[in-house]
Amino acid sequence: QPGYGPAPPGFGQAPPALGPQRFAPLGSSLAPPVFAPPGLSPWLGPAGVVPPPAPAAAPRREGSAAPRGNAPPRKELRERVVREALHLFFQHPVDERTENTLLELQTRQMSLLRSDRGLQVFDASFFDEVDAETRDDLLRYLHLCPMKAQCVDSGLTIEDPVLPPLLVDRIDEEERDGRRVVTFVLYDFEEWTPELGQQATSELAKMACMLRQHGYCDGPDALEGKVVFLGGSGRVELYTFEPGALRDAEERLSETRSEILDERGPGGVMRVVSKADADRVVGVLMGLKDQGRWHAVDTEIVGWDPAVSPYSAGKVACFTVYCGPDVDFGRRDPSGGPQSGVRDRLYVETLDARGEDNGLLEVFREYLEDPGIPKVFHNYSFDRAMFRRMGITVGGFAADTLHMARLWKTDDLTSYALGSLAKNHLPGDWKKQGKFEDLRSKDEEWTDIVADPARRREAIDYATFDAAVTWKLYMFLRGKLSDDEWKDSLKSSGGKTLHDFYHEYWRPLAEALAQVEERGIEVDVRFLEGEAERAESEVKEAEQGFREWLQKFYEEQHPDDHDLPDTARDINLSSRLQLGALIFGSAGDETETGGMRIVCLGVPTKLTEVTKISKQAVVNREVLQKLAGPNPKSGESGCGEALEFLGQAGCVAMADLKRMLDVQKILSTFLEPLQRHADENHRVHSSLNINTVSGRLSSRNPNLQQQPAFERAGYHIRRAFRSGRGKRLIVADYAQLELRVLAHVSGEASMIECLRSDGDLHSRTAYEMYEHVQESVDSGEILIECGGGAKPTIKDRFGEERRNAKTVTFGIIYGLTAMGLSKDLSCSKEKAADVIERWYDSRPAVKRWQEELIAEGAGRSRQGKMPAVHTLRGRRRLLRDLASEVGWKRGAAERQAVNLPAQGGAADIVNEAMVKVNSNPELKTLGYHIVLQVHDELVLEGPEENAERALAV
DNA sequence: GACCACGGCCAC
DNA sequence: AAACGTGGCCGTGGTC
Repeated sequence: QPGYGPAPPGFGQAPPALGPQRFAPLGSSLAPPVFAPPGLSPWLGPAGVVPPPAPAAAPRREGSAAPRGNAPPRKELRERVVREALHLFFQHPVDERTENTLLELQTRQMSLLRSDRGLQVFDASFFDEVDAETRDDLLRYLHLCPMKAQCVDSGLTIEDPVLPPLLVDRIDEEERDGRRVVTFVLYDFEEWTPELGQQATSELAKMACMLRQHGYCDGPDALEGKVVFLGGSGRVELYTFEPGALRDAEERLSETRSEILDERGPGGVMRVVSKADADRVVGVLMGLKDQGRWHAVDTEIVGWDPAVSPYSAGKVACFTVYCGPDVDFGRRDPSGGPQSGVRDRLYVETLDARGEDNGLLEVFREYLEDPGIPKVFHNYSFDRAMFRRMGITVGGFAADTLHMARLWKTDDLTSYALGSLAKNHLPGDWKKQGKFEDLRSKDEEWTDIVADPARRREAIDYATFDAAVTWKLYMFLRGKLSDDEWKDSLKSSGGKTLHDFYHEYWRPLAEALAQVEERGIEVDVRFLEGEAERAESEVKEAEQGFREWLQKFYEEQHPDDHDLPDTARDINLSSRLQLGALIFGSAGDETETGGMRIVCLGVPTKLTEVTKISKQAVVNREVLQKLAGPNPKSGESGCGEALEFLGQAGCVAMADLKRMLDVQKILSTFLEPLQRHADENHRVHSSLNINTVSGRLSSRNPNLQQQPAFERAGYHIRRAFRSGRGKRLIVADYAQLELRVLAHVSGEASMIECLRSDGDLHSRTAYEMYEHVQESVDSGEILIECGGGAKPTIKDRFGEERRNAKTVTFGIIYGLTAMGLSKDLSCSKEKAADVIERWYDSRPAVKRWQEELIAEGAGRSRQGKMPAVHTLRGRRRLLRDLASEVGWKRGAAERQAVNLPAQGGAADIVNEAMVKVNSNPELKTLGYHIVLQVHDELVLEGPEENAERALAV
């Protein structure tokens, strides 16, 4: 395990006994790692008598094969072997119930192995009989016997069944050639395989080890042996040992032991609630400096609302630290009592009962701010923000396990939450994080729970577990990333790994992102208020217009029906379901839709389509626009397809409906959230995350990367973004970044040439795609692009061709197909296919590159590797489906594959630029800082008077 | 009441 | 079953 420290000091001590002293003698055989002789094993001594400690070779019975007078019966002997082994596996005495269950389990397994060689399925009822804890123990047991076990629905499935380790039917002893030979006779199998035999050998060798450990043999030689198959009976007998077998067995055991160590979760908790404790613990922490030790830090927060920025609200209620299993923050109890275990988890309460700063955080300032102490977080930017609110600037940020997990696997993980990562990737006890949420009823905060004596202990356990898991996860991910070679096509990265990539690019990026979040960007709150007001009245007006028309329409259509439901008043215009039923239901029908009685208008369904999954009538902007027409108010000529069924007034109403939906969208998605998220300085702190499969950033709370770029329904949202007083914004964006990357990776000379000369790429593409455009240009009739204004250009004369070229060029990056393009260009599939073919013909290197990329990516599966594609920087996206047998899955993966080098490559470039700009000394001097990134542009803010100079930089 | 899938739509 | 890649957010309507 990379980074695993030396054995923790507490290791090897007997844990407190569970229940009665039934297993006390066995407990003494517990811990010593590589089997230092702890004394005579009780299972060979007189029952119930604890023999005195003795050296390995020491007390032996007189070498006699004669049955011992006080020897326990065979059955008892066997059970003791089982018990010994259970101790070995569990590292603690097993209570009677679990033990019985395990014995039972063995028996059942036996019968299953006999009856079925394939997949073994336990009946669910068996597992229902035991409680959760026992079930966990069982699963753990099954895991440790090298069987792969997993719970499937109600039952338990065991894959690749192998011999369980403890299949001793009886133990025989005899005198042979003057030596005492112990024979473990295993259960009778009907069907032995070489694999099972091999497994049996190693399991028996394990037992041999145990025998030696307990002084049951003369010396090392006496217990070397092998497994033989006796005749056709399928019985196995261990009767002598071969040199070397014991050593192998010990190695195996040592592996098992380190596996057990690896699976052992964190130890005890040191709670710091007093100044004296804090001072002492800070001493311990600072003393760890320069040991190359990584500190995982986590916090619990109160008073934070996800709807606002972490820079606007919330307090650190406590923080927790974990530095490895060998760092003890506690004071050991010299008496060796139950509290003597290592306390490797640190818990520091930072608020008092009233929720005020209790002064302890201040004691830890030097530790938290020390840049020389490397600290690991899971989602650094959040914890950093919260510490900032408490006046602490975290120093020594060294890794974010959230980002490391993203770098490791961009696609495969369903969740990157700490708990999920632990559950799915960490061993043994590290998975077992309790859910803090379960302790909490709604509206309760951390401080409420720790104030409750009944829940305090558990809550603190969970909180400190998070830091411990972060530490463990860091070790795990460091190992994984270090196993992955990093091939950077832009510079030599020989011998380097993705772990190096992380520290070279993403770690500094994370720091930059955190700073950008903290700065935020200013919005004009008064402007937003005004616009919101305008939008609200517009929505109201449009809605009223629509409802009034609807009412009138009903009155005309059903003049005598006075029992009609009041659809015009009650229908929810935000409900696509209800709108679909209203507009496209058969005329005059009444339906109960979305809990609303709706009288349908009877517009033919052929004027729309059905949604992909729920198969409902599509009611979106496009459909409403078609129904309404371009300008229904001007008269019938301006009306759309609804005219025939709803009349001119109906078309106006459809336009009203569309307008209402459009403005409502602007209001609820942009105008209101921007106001809500603005802090008291009118700044919006969006969270910038490395949270995509492509390596792009994403923005949340609010998403500042999706603010409308152009006027929408009469609203200019981006006008709300502005610089602070006396400052300016500088927007630096890359021109055609993704296309440049595509040109580079594909080596398409014509694209490279055009982009280099800053020509109009789409006009040139049109020129190369269409012969008639070529002729017009070559004959001197028109120009490719503007060059003085004397002649018309392609853009002027062949607008459609240029538009096609542009659409395809962008589509190509996304793996466009003829079907998709035909929708985009509203043309036939054949026409679209033709356009695409022309594009590829004029850019042959791109086609070649795409094919090679896919072939190479998929080809990895032939070398036993997961199909994958890479960016120029050598960042990777695994694409399992690139080698799929299923056509549409493979197709999707292929589109993702061709997209990644362009989109992900561009993202790498901008990310790198962010780090450089963020640390640029000149810009720092000029006071210019990044306040936002929108995929291919950086927005900076700084003093007005330095704008020109900053721009030059 | 919390959570989720869905449709729809904003960005690049 | 899908047909153009990467995201986030909103409201509805369903389930738990």
